[in-house]
Amino acid sequence: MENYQMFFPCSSTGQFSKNPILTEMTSSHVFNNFHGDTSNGFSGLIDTENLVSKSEAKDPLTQSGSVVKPENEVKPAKEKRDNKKIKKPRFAFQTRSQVDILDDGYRWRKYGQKAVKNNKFPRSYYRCTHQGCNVKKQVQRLTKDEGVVVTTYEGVHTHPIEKQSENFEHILSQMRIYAPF
DNA sequence: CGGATTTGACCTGCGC
DNA sequence: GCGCAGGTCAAATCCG
Repeated sequence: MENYQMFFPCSSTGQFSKNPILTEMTSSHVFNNFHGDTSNGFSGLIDTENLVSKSEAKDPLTQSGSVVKPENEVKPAKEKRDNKKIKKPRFAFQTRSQVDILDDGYRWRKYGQKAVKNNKFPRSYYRCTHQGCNVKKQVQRLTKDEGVVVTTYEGVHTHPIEKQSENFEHILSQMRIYAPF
């Protein structure tokens, strides 16, 4: 539980408190609009640990509403190569977007793409290019709704945001967060 | 020419 | 133990 935080994991380290965008996110756009409203762009925030525990209960594709489908987060057991079994903060959210790549102000390098079962769209894997920053993210479009992009972040940025993005601010303005607990 | 992307191979965990 | 699916690597390729 301690490894999973709401949205950007800024609370545990305080590293992002100096970041205007993230500060705004946590103080206004995000947590004051704590609903699962899918009507306006941002569709949901998912604690992926809860998501895993729920995923065994029902077929992912039968779910409706703003809850992210569990195929987005199948098993939390892939952090082997760098660190044994230390779970990193990980969270996912949905956005309604025509583009897969949400410009969140960080620089990402794509390192993989995989076809995912039960989904006609591939999942893309990105790593933060900042030296020493090991944050990863996955981006996937839903088969059920092509307009919905699911982004899963993993890890905590060890550096300030590199550039502020109008696009990202626009995304933030449309955010709605879904709490699964 | 250097950095980013693509893409097939490889590795690992899990369910049967 | 085997097969499948997800995740990562790394060589080739692309692009500014």
